[in-house]
Amino acid sequence: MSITIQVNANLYLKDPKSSDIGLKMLKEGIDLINVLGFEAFTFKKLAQNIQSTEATIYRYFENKHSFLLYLINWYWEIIAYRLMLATANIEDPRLKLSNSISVLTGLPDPAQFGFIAEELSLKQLVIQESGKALHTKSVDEENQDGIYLLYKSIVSTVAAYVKQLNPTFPYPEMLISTLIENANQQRFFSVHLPRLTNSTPEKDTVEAFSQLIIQKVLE
Amino acid sequence: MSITIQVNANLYLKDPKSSDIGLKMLKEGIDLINVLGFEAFTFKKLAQNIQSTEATIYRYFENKHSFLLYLINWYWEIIAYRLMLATANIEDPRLKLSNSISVLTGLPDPAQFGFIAEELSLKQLVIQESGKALHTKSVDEENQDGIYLLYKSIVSTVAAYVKQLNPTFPYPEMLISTLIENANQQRFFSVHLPRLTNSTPEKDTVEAFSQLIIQKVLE
DNA sequence: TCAATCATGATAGTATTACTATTATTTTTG
DNA sequence: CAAAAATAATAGTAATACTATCATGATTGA
Repeated sequence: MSITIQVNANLYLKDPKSSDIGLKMLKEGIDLINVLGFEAFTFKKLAQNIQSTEATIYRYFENKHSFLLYLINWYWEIIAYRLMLATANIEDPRLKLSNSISVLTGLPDPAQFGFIAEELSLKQLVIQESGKALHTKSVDEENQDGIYLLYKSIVSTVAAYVKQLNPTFPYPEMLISTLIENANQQRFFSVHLPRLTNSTPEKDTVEAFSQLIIQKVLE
Repeated sequence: MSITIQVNANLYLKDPKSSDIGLKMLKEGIDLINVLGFEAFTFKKLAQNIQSTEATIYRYFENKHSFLLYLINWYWEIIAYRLMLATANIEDPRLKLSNSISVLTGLPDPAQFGFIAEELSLKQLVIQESGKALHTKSVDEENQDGIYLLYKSIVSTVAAYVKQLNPTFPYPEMLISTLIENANQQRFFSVHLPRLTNSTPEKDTVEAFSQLIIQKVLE
């Protein structure tokens, strides 16, 4: 069995997963952004890395920003798939919630079933760069184009478990989006500003913190 | 009485608060970044807005990035000042913590004592742009230059109240930095991606959510 | 099998940006 | 009031984020 994860078609001009050179763009693009940072990343540099040209990349992606949105959306597709696996055939909403929080705030295990090769480097990219994709003047337009539908549906699904467990809790969506965003933020802090957190790369406590918040808020 | 808030001297070449044109840079710069977004903001445009030239701005700030760091640091200086006011002469750590959370996650009241004119527009800027200042390859260097000392000391001070109230709680710094960062994030969501939150610009619930988390975690 | 189509490569070009440099002019200060 | 400092005016540069054009090689369908 092989898993192919489809990304929102508004995010590309030509599907990069439909050709060898497109796949190379994605693979090398992730690594290059992780090495250089998104500001210093250019299509010219990417083209050189994959022995191609700027013009070819522009035939797949409208611009640099769309390329970043594509990669971030791909990450969320993977997360959505893992959420589905982690909650399938489970009835107990408490367990469904706890498994979901584990997927959303924990670290992926390369040994587990369904692990996708790009997951770790994509996660790294999301930690470093996803804020830049979101905090732009074009966010409303992109939202209208459905770019954030997946993210919203993930929050909505998990927030529904919260509502099931505590129908009077007034902030279910806020609670879940807080924990999701915070997981990335804390991992950034743990590397660059360790005094702002109590998690370290060696002993990652982000999921434990998140599960604790959930437990305390719902008890 | 007039309050002057001093910003870390590593953030400018020449103190912009020491001259008329420097003050104009700050005032117009905040507004211009809020209107255009940081990407489209340029020193050339700022120079035109204040009837000056690019060269003059470069005599005050090394580059665009430093200018943004300066403004964000200014915001944190204001917050630190307000934290001090909000906790002065209070003994009860529970109240100290609750007042601090109010300063860190609530909305400033223009009618209150010590309100600073730029506070609202600076807060807006921080909500939209602060992620871009942090998530760069130069973070570690800037951290070494002491740019984040103030932020770290704020987190450390408030985390100390948490430790006082619950000495065995394992994540005091993480709890505080989570709530601080989340306050900005949720206000961004409330405007652009409302389905991710339970706060709206009309009925802001970010502080209530934050106080609830604190209460539940410490009880 | 061969022509038509399509994807890619090679190359050139443009407006804008983020600066640096130089010199002239105005303002401040001792 | 002269010297020093700050600012204005102007020019210039390398890099970026694209767009455009045309040639070439691979794929496909009649």
